[in-house]
Amino acid sequence: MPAPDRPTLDGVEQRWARTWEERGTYRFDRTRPRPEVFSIDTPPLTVSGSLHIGHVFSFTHTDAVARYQRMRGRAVFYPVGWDDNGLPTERRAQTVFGVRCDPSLPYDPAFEPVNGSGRQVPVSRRNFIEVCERLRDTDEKAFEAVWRRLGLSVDWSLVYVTIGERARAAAQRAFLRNLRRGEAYLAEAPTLWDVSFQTAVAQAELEDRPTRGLAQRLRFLVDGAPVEVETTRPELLPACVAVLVHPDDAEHRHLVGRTARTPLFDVEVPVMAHHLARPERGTGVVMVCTFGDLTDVAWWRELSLPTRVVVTRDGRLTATPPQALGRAGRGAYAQLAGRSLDEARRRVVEMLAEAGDLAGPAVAVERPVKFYEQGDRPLEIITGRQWYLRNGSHDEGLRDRLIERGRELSWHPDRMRVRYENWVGGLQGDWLISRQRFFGVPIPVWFPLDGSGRPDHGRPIPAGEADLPVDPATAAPPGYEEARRGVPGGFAADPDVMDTWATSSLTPQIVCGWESDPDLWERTYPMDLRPQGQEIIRTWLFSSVLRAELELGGLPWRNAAISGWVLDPDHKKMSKSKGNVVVPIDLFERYGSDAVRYWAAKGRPGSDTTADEGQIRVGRRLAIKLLNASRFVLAAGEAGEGVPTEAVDQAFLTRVAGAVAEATEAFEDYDYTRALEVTEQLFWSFCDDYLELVKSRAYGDLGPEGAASARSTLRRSLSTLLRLLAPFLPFATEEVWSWWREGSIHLARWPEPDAPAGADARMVDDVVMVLAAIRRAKTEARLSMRAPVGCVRVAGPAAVLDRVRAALADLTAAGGVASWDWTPRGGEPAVEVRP
RNA sequence: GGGCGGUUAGCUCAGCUGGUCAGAGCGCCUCGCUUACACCGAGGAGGCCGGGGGUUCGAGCCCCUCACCGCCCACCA
Repeated sequence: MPAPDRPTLDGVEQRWARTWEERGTYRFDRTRPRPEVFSIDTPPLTVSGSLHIGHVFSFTHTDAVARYQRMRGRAVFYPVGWDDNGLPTERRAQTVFGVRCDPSLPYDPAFEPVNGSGRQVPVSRRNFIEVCERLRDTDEKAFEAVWRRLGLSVDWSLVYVTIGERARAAAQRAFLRNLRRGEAYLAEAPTLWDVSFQTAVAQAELEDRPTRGLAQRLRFLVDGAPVEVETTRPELLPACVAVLVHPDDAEHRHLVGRTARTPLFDVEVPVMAHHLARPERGTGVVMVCTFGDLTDVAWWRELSLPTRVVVTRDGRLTATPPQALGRAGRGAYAQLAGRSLDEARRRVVEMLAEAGDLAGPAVAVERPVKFYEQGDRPLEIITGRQWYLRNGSHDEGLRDRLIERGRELSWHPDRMRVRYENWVGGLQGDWLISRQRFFGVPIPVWFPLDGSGRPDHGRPIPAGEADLPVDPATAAPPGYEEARRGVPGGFAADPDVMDTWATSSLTPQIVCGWESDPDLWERTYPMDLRPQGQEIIRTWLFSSVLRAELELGGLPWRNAAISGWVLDPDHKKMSKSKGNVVVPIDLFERYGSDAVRYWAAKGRPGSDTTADEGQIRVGRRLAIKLLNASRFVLAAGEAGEGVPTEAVDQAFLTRVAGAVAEATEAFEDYDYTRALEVTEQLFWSFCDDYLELVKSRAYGDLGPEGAASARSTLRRSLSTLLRLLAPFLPFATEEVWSWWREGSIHLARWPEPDAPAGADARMVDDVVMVLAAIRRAKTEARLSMRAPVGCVRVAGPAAVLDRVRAALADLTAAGGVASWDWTPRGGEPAVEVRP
């Protein structure tokens, strides 16, 4: 199809997206051996949210690299996944369809969710999962449409979902292997618990939020003498099991070894020394409760303190008092039993005040409190039976290996490695992978029931690997009849599902066909690139390295590209709650996808970027300019097979070759931004300088030989420029390519830096210098660029004059120069223009 | 509390191992409807490179220190 008279970007996205799909342009060629493959482990996006500009930003970076590698001749394995597993989908199902899961209800095949508001309808687990699936299907279609519009060169036949069969099987298989090797284990331990979601959460999902509270001073008694203890959680006083001071605290260390009595509940607790007790905090004397925070857990463990539980899973005080309380204590506790934590806190303070056990007024304080990152109530710590996966926190050997893997991995940018090492070095405990939720991958395990129908958690019955994926809630374990479910001597399913990261951590295994497609596995694993956000280094990246190390003993990929944030124009991180989120589709409509991609690619690896419509406009201008310049080049006429003969043409091609070398080097280093900058600069110099200079000659005004040389150079340069820009502007470049070439530019070979022998690239600068001087003179004289000038005098070193004179015919034509005057001399070249 | 980034023209940002490194684009101003493009072209003005010390013949670039901004980690008394 020849170039149209008035090229336009309108409709290019729809047209080319369709063509690429029909022709399978980005289909992975799985006949290619591993060295010819470039495989990418893309982040499975949470489909329950909405796609925002940050996703567009980072996915464009990956796509630019993918397109570069494809043009380098690699078969690019570039699947895309949706994370539809877990809590976010459940939450959205609850709000969109107004349902709530009640596992005790029976399945209702006729149930139809209504888009709704108001009260949440309780439904069975199976109905709930069906609602989640329905929601997920529509969400995923919407996401895919955005990605196609953006022009991601993913292979859409390779889509995977984290709740899908393949992912469930892989997650369960990996878990069973972990179980067999003793890396997964069941333990009764203090657990961070979200009282809203009614589930345990892992360390990686915590975040600190500054939270206001009241610090109270409580009066304990040690041998009849009052000792003040400060706390923001007075309601946990009945759970107090010890009082601590720092061993070097001169003021308090005499108390160590003695016994304190708690106010109100009158329980005897030991006074002990521990180095984590901070003399400068509060009164320097701290009470340990089971459990107020993670420090309590550490103290409880290290000092072998007893357990005194008062908090229930729904965030209330237990109905019955702890055993340790005496008669007086029980009386006091009765006023707190069953109350919410907030109520109990207020009540216990009143009681303390009445009893005269408060040493002063409450002081308002703000301190960091741990929240589940998706939750809105502070986490509590309760004791429960949960599944854990070893992660090196208690195993120096494993930890060192994980650190070592982090060093083997190439990070882009390199400094991101520090975050990984910080995280691995700071792990507090093994990874808690069980969740008390519904829409997730079930833990593939049952427990035998004893004679009285109680499960024996010490002897889990693992599923058979051949049966995966399995839902223990509906399938019977190997060797059992379904009829024995729930009956004494029979079995019971483990009711829990896995943490969503327990599935996501296996994306390389899932997409590369681990244990299910050995041929694919051979060609794609370990993968080349893991692109992801910095905020999930501690979760996705770390857990992926861990799972691969445990199962396969090595890194799952060679490179990790960590993207930065997109900030709004006020330098705030974008978030829905701030209302500053930019919707990508809207930008695509207004500026075109290439323009948005251009803006994204200007964001350097790992650096934050501002959402700047000005930059997007520049991208649009670049795309339009490309269409117009290309039209001109192609309209100038065929070049034949001739090699450029004019010195200035050869000089420009040398410049082009230099840019190709630089862009290639940048891309090899994952620095797509530098590749774009180099290319962009070349392109504008091509349009503004070279093209203007040789225009007359290209038209044939200066004879056929010069015309052939110019046309050949124009076409060679254009071909190279288009290919250099193809990773960034896939639509505009493909459009132009289609005007004069067969096949997709995205399957064309990346250009080689081949410069003509003996050409001198400095000539371009010298000639442009003179051209610019002529233009300046015309502008200052308020003349049209086409206006003729009289005499142009050039003074400077002889070598410079020679280089300028080598393009004299072009300069004379482009500048409309009547005569020239040359003055060889040392120093900086100078140009004087006379009317 | 520890750590990692950042602070360069009004705005968004380049400036590699210290010596044309004071740059680009946007915006602004002026000029120009030139047969690729007015969704354009040409030209111009704009900065004591966050502050303060130091090293050096020479420092946006190295060292120290302070101040802001962003983020990560941290045991919430």
